[in-house]
Amino acid sequence: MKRTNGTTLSDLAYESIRTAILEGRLTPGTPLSRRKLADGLGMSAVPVGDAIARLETEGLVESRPRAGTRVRLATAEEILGNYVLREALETHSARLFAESATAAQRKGLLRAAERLDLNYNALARKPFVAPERGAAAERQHMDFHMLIARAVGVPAFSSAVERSRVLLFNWLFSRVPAFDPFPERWHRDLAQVLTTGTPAEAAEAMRTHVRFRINEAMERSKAMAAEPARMLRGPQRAKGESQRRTSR
Amino acid sequence: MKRTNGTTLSDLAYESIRTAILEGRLTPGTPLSRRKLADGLGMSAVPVGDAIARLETEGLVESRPRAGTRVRLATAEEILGNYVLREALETHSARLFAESATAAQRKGLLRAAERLDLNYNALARKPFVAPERGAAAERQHMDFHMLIARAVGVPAFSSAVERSRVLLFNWLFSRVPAFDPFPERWHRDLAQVLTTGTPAEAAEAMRTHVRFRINEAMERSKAMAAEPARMLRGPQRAKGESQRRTSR
DNA sequence: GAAGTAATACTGATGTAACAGTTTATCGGG
DNA sequence: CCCGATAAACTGTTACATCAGTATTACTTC
Repeated sequence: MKRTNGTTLSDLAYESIRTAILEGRLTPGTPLSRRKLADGLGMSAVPVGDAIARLETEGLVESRPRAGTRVRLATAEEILGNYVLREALETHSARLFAESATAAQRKGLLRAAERLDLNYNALARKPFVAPERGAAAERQHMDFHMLIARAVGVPAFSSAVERSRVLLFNWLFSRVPAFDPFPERWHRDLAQVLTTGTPAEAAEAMRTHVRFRINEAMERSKAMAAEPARMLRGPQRAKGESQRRTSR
Repeated sequence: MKRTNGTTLSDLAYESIRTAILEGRLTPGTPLSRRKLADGLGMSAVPVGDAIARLETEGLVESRPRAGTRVRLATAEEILGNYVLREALETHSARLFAESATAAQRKGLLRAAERLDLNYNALARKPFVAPERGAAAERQHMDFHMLIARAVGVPAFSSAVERSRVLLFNWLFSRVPAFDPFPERWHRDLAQVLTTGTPAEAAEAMRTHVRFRINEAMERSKAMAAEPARMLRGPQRAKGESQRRTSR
């Protein structure tokens, strides 16, 4: 969508920082210095700044004009809003998939659902999931949904779905110490409806799927409001406020 | 959406160039030189380059690595794809509006529909519409739909709707010498269903509305394929046609 | 010891300049 | 007159240096 031909240093920096965030190597709250990143990547600060500007429009980082840049974790409102957006995009995606996906695409979806469920079930048995394992699982989950979105055959559509999932992606894997319970055949059932059901049935199944974690997200939102995470604290007034808050 | 606090020169350049394109002052095909723009805006080329990078991700301009930048007109495929995306977003938008819009929002929508239809009907009687008039009408049209999208109350959602409309916006006003026929009470009827109908009825009405111009766009796509506009032609067929002038 | 204040070391933003390609104009030969 | 090669002008990209603002630290004062 953005650059088919030559890869510039800006693109390289963008991809590098972005995957570092999405793989959990740069956790929310981590300060990002243009110069440090530029040194690490062997380039100047200008392309890094360009990359950071792009990441900022995606909501992955937050940059205050002369104060600094840090990896951002979406607010609870954003996450809830993203569920609304996802419901619009993905129910339509499911409807179109049921209408017009090829046999190969349906088969691929069923296989991906099987792999995904097996992985999720394995993780659900563990009491604690390391961030990189959680990130990998969420990546697999995202791939599953992207498989459906890409079958539509419209680049703008699939990239919109991807964009709507990035913030959620970061949120889920970085704040889930253990996986909450979910249906044993969660995605396999969904894939079954999408490949054999009517378009209306597919849309409804996807709507249920998307809404599945909303309550969970709302619960977590309340928990965060009561006890804000340390990593999210901004650098400003860190002195006076931190003493009082930690004593609580 | 992106920068609440301080406005940098990059933001200024971005807004300036973007509105110039969306108002028709910079027509598709116009070459954009970073230096010329920087001189005109009284700044250096760096923030202009930053702004152009952002416009490129939106699809409004096209920049080849060392060859130049020009205002872009979306391809027919993109426009058709955007209709798919819009159908997903705006039918959901209409459903939510019918479900939970306030009385004031419903009233405002009815009023906006009336103004919009009156303006369209006035333009439809003219044999030729100047680009700036067409751009103004499309802006009004966009405002109408954004009124619905914003009522959802989710910034990510309304900004997705806006993004999905930008390319279409450019396309419509810059390539329509005269307005094609459309229902006399086009938006008034739609607003009526959205304010008084059930959510399902609202969604269906919006689906019909969004699909209204698809056939027209497909017709135009064929016409373009047969006789490509001069302004759209790149400086060279830089893709695989370089066999002739591979000066070595 | 605590609170306030000045100094310092960071940060991002931007201008300047140089570099490496691409396009276009020019010129010479058929 | 047309074609092809060469050179000039232009383009985006990037590095470096500098500026202005912020956050942190050290210091002073009560």
